[in-house]
Amino acid sequence: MFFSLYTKNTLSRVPACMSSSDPKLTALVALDPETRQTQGRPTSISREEIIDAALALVGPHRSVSTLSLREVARAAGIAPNSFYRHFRDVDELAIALIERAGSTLRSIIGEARQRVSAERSVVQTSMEVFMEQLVAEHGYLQLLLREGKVGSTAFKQAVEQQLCFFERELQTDLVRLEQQHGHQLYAPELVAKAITRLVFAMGAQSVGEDMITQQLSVQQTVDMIHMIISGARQMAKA
Amino acid sequence: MFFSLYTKNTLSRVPACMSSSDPKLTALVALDPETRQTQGRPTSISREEIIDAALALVGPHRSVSTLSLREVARAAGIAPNSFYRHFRDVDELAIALIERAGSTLRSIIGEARQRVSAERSVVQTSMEVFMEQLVAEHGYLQLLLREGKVGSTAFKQAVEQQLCFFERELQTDLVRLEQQHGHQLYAPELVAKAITRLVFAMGAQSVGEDMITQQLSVQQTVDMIHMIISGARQMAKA
DNA sequence: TAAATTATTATACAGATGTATAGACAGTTG
DNA sequence: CAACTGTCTATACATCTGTATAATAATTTA
Repeated sequence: MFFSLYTKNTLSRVPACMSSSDPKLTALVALDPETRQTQGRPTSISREEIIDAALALVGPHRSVSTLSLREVARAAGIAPNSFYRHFRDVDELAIALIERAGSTLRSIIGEARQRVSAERSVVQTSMEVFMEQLVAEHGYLQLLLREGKVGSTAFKQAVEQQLCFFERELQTDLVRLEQQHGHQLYAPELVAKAITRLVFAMGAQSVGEDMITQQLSVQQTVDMIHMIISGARQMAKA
Repeated sequence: MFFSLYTKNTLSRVPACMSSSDPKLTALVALDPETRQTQGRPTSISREEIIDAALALVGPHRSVSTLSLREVARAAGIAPNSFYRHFRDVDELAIALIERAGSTLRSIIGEARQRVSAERSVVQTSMEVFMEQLVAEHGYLQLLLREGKVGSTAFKQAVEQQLCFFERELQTDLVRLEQQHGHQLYAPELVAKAITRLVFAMGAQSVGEDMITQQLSVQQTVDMIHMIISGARQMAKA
């Protein structure tokens, strides 16, 4: 046999022969010293590339837990058994996917929150960023929304952790802004939690809907958030 | 071969030979005239029994969409092919499951809402009923919470419809109670929606947690709902 | 009783899946 | 140069999946 069955993606990857000729590339690959082994054949594909392949497979209607090992391997262009070199099983891949999605989103949202200026409410801006990510083609948000409800306890914990990160960041923003406007919130951690959960729930619902329905959902969610904040201010006074 | 491979549940069912000898039983089976055919061999198992078998298979960590036809048939004690007499495929079964869960829950919650009396807040009582159902062994609520986020568009729509039923009933209760106390709510349909989504989100999170964590979640959710209602009252005044 | 009708069954098949095994490959180290 | 070592591949196997086909069982109707 002259050609491997599993090289269909090879052309789009860096050819293995280059990793020794180009010192810069080698350095890039060996960037993380403790993960790079000192002996034996180097891995032709990285964990990240497998994650990318899996990410492309799970559409908006597909749970990570329905991925099969062979399917992911096929998409990544490796033999089924090679999968084991990178992950113990598909569940471990799923958790890696969730972590990648969470960290990526937090950095995106963190950057986007810099946009918040005087003329726009923080709520409106945050919702815009959220919906932006919801329809983004990478699908990180949809993944997070989906996998939290299904799958093993480990999945749920992974998603829960990401949600807590969101809540913490939102909370600090909220108390800062309320102080600036001379207001005070009752139980700001609860306010942040309520808003986060509500936004995620409303967002999950409007995935796949048409633009008009989505905009209606955004408006509804903004109103709901105003209710929560208004109520929290009221309860802080009493 | 003397015994069928698929009769393991037969003993717990009414033997087929009785349905002709006992007229009362026959009447019971033939209760729904348009679904009962007039000719041919009668069905040895009902749609409902298959749904029950499927319900027993999906645990808290299992999505309906991961059920295989053969697995359900095995659990129901029928041959794989017999499944087709009742459902076109597993997706149709799943939708039937969702509808059953929704209607059952609504009747349970409808009854339970009669408990609401003067000395307890309607919010507190509703949440208690909700959490009661969350840990109930039939698992209807967990099913609804799970399937809304995963699976096909048809699944999501089925769950969405059940949620809308909940919202409508909650809304009528809310406006009635607020009028009784001389208050008014801004956008009561939004209030109902926000509360429903929030309760479901918080409930989904606390599935499988220990009792103390669950009670904490209940208290948090009650506080969140108070924020929403307080905010909606405030916004109605303005 | 015999024919018609419908549900159910056993058997079979092609495809997919997870994984075990053994060997080929590509680097590092002596 | 020749070991050594870890990664990859090909092959294989038992299992499970959905479904097609044909035969059997249990009723109603004539």
